[in-house]
Amino acid sequence: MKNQDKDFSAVSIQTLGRLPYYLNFIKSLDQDKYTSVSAPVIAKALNLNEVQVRKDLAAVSSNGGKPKTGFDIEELIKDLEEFLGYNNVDEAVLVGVGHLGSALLSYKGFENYGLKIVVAFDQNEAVVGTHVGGKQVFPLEKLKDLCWRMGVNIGIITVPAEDAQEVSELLVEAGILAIWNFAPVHLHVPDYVVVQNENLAASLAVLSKNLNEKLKV
Amino acid sequence: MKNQDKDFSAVSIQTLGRLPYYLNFIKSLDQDKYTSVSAPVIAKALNLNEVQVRKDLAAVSSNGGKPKTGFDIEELIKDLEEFLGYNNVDEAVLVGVGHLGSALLSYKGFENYGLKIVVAFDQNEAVVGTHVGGKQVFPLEKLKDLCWRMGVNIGIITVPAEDAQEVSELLVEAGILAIWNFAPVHLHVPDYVVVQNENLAASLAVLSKNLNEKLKV
DNA sequence: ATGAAATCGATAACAATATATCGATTACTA
DNA sequence: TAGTAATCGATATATTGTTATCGATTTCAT
Repeated sequence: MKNQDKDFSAVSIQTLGRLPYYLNFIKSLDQDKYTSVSAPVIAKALNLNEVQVRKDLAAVSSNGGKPKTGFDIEELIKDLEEFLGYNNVDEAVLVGVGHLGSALLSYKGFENYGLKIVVAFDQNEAVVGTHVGGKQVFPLEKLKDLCWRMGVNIGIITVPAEDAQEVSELLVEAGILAIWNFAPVHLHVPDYVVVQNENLAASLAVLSKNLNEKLKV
Repeated sequence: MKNQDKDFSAVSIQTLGRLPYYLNFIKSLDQDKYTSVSAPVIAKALNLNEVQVRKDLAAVSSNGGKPKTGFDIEELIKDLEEFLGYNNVDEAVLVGVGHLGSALLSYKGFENYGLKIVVAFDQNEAVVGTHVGGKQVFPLEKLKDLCWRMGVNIGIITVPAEDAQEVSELLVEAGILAIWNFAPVHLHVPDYVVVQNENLAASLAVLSKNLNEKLKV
């Protein structure tokens, strides 16, 4: 197996979730001062296990690290960005321009990871035709046609729970292959569609629960 | 071990994340029609493993299920709500009333899990003094004093990445014990503070990556 | 009653992930 | 140039979470 075609599928979801933090930390280093960074240093800074960091980096770095010095910062940034899709931009559409939808449309963070929300859709006539975060808002009726023509394959659902299933079906009809779902309901979609649920209330509940656990002991 | 003082700490984060979906599904059932629901039924509806559901429910249900019939719906709802903190409301403050902060302040979902954002803080004079989602926005200077007096112990950070660390320190000084952090940076806080990171860009990146993996195979 | 079907709880096997250990390699220092 | 310390990669162990299996229990139909 050549370096170029690493077996990316070997990277776990958890690793994937940590990579952005590595990138973030490494970028924050003064590159005039250091040219390389080691796994133990990153681990300490992010409160992670040294071996875990090393394994994660091994999965994405094309050159590996050197004993005693670590990984070349410049190379590592390149590798991480490449891996996170910096070079092949993935486009997404968003449905539901409420508070949360607007927040996502205005969110700058996506660009850094090779992701871009290109257009939005909503039922509400008041927002249709306007621009939010620089993206135009279209009526739901245009969804199918526009998605097909743009070849977009990621859909973001930020509509109320009761409309989510219906919207997901629209998206599937429009050829969407992956859905990022913010509605707190389980979506029924064909097997080939990847769904990632983002239940904000549940997330906060988890935090609150963890806190209570800790206080109890 | 009595029923009342179950060993809640045995519940994993993953389980905790699934509980709201169970609750949601069970509530959606017509209680005039059914009085009990079984693990296999829930599993099928939510596309999960039957045994997993049973184990999860066993961890929160006070009475257990009956062979052949399953779990009593009414009891189960009570247990789940109890477990998720329905009865002892946890209060939180939010810092950073931008798009995302506003979205969270207006988000109705929290109430169902015994969570409540009580006030918000921001640097920007334009939003200070206004109400968002029915909650008043105060200047940052008031944070420490107000949090102390209200005895709030959860803080939500929705400020730009560069301000997050500073805000986290403010929150810690204000006696906050748990932080829900939306800024894509690792926060350095005392060990006793629980931090939960919510990196939206990373989440979408994970989805996008998953999709690409799937398409490759 | 009795037998069949569904479900439970418990335990066991499996899978994924995280952490620890260890020899090999490199850089620095005396 | 030899010794020491830091780091790497690889391998082994431990931990955690998921899935399968199995005997026991309950309901329902005969």
